[in-house]
Amino acid sequence: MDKILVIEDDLAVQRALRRTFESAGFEVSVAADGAVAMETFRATMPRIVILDLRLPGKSGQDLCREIKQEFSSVPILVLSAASDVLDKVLLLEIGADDYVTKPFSPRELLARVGAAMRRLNQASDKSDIFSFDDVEVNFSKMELRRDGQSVPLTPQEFKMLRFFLNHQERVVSRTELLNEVWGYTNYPTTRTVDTHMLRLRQKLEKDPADPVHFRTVHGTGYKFVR
Amino acid sequence: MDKILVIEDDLAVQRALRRTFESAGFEVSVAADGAVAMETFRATMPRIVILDLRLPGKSGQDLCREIKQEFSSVPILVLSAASDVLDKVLLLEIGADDYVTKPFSPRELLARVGAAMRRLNQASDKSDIFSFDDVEVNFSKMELRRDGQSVPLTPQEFKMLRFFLNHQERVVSRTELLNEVWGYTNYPTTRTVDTHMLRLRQKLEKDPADPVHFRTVHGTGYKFVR
DNA sequence: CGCAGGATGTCACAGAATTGTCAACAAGCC
DNA sequence: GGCTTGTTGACAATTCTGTGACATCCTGCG
Repeated sequence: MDKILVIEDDLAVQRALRRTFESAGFEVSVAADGAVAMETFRATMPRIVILDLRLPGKSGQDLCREIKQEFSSVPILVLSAASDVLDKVLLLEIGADDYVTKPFSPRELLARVGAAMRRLNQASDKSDIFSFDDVEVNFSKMELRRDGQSVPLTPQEFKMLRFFLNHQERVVSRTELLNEVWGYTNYPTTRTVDTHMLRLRQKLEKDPADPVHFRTVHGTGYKFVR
Repeated sequence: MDKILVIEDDLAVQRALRRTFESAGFEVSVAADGAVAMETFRATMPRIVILDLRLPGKSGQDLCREIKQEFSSVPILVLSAASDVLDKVLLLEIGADDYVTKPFSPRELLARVGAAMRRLNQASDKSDIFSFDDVEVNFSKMELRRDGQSVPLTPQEFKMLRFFLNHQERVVSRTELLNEVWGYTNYPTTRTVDTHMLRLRQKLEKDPADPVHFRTVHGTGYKFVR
């Protein structure tokens, strides 16, 4: 039984979606706004997400980005009003996998979801596993091996590593890291980022004093390269 | 030996398919049109169906629907010419599980069939007997033995154990456990999870103070490993 | 080239957060 | 009422995280 997470504030649409997917054999959970959506996601671990771009509170775009950042493998299908100017570039940028404009037909929606699932199945084994050098990471197991040896990482270190793996080659500023990895609530010093960087290097670099993968870009931030 | 039913009227394609699947260790039966297809199905009870959408007589679509109606659990893999307008909505509606366009490579076909079988196995493999270390569990008897000795578990402990055994290696959050093991109606504290974890460890770990199987992943949850 | 000033690396430690453990209490069932 | 099972809160034990101090490194400039 596949689980699906619907993020939608309009009650009528909520009901319609629930009916559609339940009759197709999905287990549906619904979140009405971004704040609870992440919680529900973590609790239910859905295989696919349906997201209305127009949400109260946190915007659908931010939410989409956030989900992708933490659970990059989950497909996100975006709903948007036909009147919205639909910017495909934007959609791509925030990490949406497909989109449907309202009003949508249940049939179409199911077909899109089916397609997404099929793609998922094909790629399923790789989704949460990364590797570079002599390092292998498996996020769903929260496990990291170096040269076969298990290396313990703290939650924060995992989060950071995931972010870098999802943004390889790109230079990332400290502020961006604080926003994306630490979240909007906490706001530690930028010094904190350095310290964590140090820890990642100590655990993952051959020679932490001369980092190959976790490079510092003076005056800007850090970037990860293979 | 898994049985497979090929529904295809073109003789050349028939032969190709037969060769492909037989050399992969399947037992192949072939039907050239819809009328005999259903008969053959009932006679052989295949584990999976390969169906050409272009058939003489009864259309492939109707046949697909019909099979699904009678044997809903059997996966159907549809073949269609590349020139056909491939309407995914249609495929979904008639109950196809996957599709391949002609001309197809034997390898691809086998991969798809393999994927379908894997999904099938996952769904049906709700095996009731597990064992690890010196522990044997039989869920249908609600019985657990350690080193031959019977160890009593409470219902809740069985539920929890089953969940962990069905999600080995994966890190599971407390919230997820509460949702999956306790259900949506009750909603105890996350503290409750810890306590039950403690009990499972006391009953199943050699040294409960240093758990080998029921590991805690700080900041995230727990995971079970052999 | 050498220097000043800012940015980054490094370290140790205290406070915060999470988890382990226990015992008492509540709920349900003969 | 006795029994079993599940839940909760308190406190201890453990782990993680953020921060400041200081060393070191970069960059631009005279």
